[in-house]
Amino acid sequence: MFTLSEENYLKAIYHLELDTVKGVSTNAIAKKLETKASSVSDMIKKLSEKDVVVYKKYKGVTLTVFGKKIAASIVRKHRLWEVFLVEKLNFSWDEVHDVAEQLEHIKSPKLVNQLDIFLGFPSHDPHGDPIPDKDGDLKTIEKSLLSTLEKNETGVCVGVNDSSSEFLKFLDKKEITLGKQIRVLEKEDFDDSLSIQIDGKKLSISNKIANNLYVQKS
Amino acid sequence: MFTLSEENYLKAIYHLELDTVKGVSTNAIAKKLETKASSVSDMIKKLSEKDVVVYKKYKGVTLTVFGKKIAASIVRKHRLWEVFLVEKLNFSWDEVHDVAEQLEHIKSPKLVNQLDIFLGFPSHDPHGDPIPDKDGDLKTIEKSLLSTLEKNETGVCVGVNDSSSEFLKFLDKKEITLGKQIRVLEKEDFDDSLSIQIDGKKLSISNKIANNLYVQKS
DNA sequence: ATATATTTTTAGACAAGACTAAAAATATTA
DNA sequence: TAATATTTTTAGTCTTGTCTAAAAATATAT
Repeated sequence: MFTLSEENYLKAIYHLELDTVKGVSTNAIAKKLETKASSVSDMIKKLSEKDVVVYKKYKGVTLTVFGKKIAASIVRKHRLWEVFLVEKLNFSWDEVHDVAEQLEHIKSPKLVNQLDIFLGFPSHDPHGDPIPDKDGDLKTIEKSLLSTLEKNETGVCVGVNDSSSEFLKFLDKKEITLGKQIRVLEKEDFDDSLSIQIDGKKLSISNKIANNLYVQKS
Repeated sequence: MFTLSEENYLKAIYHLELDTVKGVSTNAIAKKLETKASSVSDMIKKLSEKDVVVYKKYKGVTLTVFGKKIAASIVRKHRLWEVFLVEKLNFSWDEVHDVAEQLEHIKSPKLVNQLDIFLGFPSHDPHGDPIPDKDGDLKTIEKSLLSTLEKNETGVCVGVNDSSSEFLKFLDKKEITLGKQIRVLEKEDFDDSLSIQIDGKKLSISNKIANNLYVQKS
């Protein structure tokens, strides 16, 4: 069994591993968890004794197969709870993160299983992130940043890169939601801003926005 | 804000206060929480500094109005989650306690509120225990132990005194569920066992069972 | 009322998980 | 390659919540 703290470390490493080919650095973990490198060093030692990470001093950290399974199960729970909050309890997608961050640590295999059934086996959370299955595997869909679309290309909005409350609220205001189709009408070389068509309306989008919105090209 | 441990102490004191007129003893808390009296002594000191309990050395402990509010909100969450597990996730009433014990510590006023709405503002949990309202108040119904009914009296099954998995499973096996009507056909002086009628069938019930089943006299 | 038993508190220790400051290892740059 | 910068680890401290053992207070019994 793993403590709250251990689970949070595993989750952090899991997420960081997605972006790096090599091992995850102590500093990167510290930054992600808003803690100190020395604390990370301590914890990594414990985790490697529990055989969930492989650890070579000064060389960064990798999850073992076992560790990855644990981490994926936490991410699975997090995302299932997010779906629950949005679909059943009328939370909006910018309100779910902190609560899911707590709920993900509830230990009960039956609970996760029944929740999955109750929600109809969702494949993605409200932000478009894939939900790992019971074995920790996730089927990722082919998605591209909106900023990579060429002029006149179209795509369906399928996820966000930045899931901060601020960004999500901004999307709400502009009525940009997952599932909607977006067509790039114009790309400005000057500031890399986009002119897009969504819901039949024309909208101007900064590069920062386009860099945080995923679409599935169509 | 209160820690997990503090919340568990508050809840324990809350429950113990229901049975005692005077302050709750250190030993009673230790027993309930399966910890040592010395640990309780330490924690009580912290809690009284936080103004949730009143504490006089060697004299037992009482919740303050504030403390009672906190405790009631935890009990409220516990019982709402139990309803959720049974009604929505197909848990049986003997499986919910341990999970609810974890879920009760999730901190999110919106979550509790929405859950309450989602469940249709239930007044009692699956074991017949009342769910405190937002202010921590609970409307208790007039209930009596089945063992206190006289011959030929009838009542509706409304709760259990012992909510251990063993007892609940026993009731399941005998098809004794909340809401069913029970009539006392016979009382045996010899061993205080009862002969009752339920679902039109005759059933023999030991005193131990009758002492752990609440009915509302009718 | 005095002796005995029980309850409660205090004192001191420990583990988990975090921190600061300093040392050691690795990376980078001239 | 030597000098400097960065990253990582170690050493020692702190807090929370627990424990054991012993002391102090209260309760009970003769």
